[in-house]
Amino acid sequence: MTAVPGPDHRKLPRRRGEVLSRAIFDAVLAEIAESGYSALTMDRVAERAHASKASLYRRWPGRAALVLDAAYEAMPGPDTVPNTGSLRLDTLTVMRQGARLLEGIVGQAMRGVLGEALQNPDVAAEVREFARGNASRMMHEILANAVDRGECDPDLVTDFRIEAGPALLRQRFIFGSGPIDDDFLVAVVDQVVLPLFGVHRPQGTGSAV
Amino acid sequence: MTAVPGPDHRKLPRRRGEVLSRAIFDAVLAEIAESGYSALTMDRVAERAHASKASLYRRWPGRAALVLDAAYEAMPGPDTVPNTGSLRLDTLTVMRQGARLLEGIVGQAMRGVLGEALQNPDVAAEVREFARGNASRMMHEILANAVDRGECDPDLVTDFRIEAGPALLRQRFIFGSGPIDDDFLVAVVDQVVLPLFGVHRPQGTGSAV
DNA sequence: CGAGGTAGAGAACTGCTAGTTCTCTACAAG
DNA sequence: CTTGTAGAGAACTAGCAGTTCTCTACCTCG
Repeated sequence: MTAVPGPDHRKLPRRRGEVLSRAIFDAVLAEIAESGYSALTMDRVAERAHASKASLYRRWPGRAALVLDAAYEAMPGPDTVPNTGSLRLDTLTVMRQGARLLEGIVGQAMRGVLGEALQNPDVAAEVREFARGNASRMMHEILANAVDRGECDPDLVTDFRIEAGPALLRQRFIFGSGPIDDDFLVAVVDQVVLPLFGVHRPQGTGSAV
Repeated sequence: MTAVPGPDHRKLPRRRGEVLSRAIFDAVLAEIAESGYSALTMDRVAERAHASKASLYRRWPGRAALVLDAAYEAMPGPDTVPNTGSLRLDTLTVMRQGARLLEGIVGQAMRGVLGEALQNPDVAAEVREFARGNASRMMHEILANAVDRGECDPDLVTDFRIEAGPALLRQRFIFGSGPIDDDFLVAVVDQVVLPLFGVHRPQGTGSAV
């Protein structure tokens, strides 16, 4: 309406499709890394990415979906499932990978999105659609290997037992404050996960690692 | 500024202190029960309680603190810890109490507050200040009784093992969608909690009770 | 190569909510 | 009766989500 084209930066080379999306993801992650999830606004992302808000909303229905995609983008590829020949070490490795992921930017993004999911059922559905138990899949595979080795009775492998370790880790992530230290992970594995699968003492190695 | 006193309802009997606070809590809970946490605004609470927003902000620093207090108010008194003579039944009882609590208004309030806590460290601190592991305390007591009865080896009673059951319940609450059915609770108790404390099969009663 | 459609940049705008502040007034205490 | 405290109600500020508008670059198709 008000006729004020003025300097008009709209003549710069203009990005499209993939390239633009990537730039927007980068802006989201940078904002989160710099100021945290709660300071992340669509305006700031748009400005930082030198994109228009309309471009954002053409691609994602809202903030949660955007951040969810950005987090997914930032995730390392499907981690190769460890297979060291020891259930204990395999489990510990998965837990450590998970903890490292949660402590990074992806974790911060997840925290924020989860926060919204708790308040908004639509977002919750988006998240569920998405978080198809990555950790659980890896645990399943590890357990299958342990059964093959004869290290674990197959009757003990149930979804609830498999979830116990990851659930403790997530609870720590959600309710705890400081960083997740390794002692925690070791304790969860030795006191909860292994006993649940019939392995009552650290066997191969005598100490941590 | 604008001189429009008009009808002015400000002559009604005016509540103070305790009475007013209680009325505000009631309004908060009613709003949550009726429209959910996300539709809860300070304006609506104030209007519903026939209180002024200033009165709200004089008492609580923000929405989260208000809802947290209201939820605390609505909580049933410290549940008497069950002592049935069977670890299985005691545990199941605690889990059922917890599940029932989470499915009510208090649960909805918690969900909302937790959602904010995940996005705002200050709120997170308020919540931690507050949620001094109620479930854990009950579980501790139950386990102590089981040890006294000789049903459980005292060496097995550690914080991590104690947290396993509650953690699975909370995870279900946070990530799951529908109601928490009893089969879930029974499975958690029989497949996770009891094995962790050395009780490998349902003993007293044969079925779910 | 030129026309037309698609989509991006940037800005203005709407609507809602948190939180603040102002005025007026009830109520309690001295 | 005087005075201080606090509640009621409303106006106001500021910030953000989401929408819409204009202008224009770039791609595609004829």
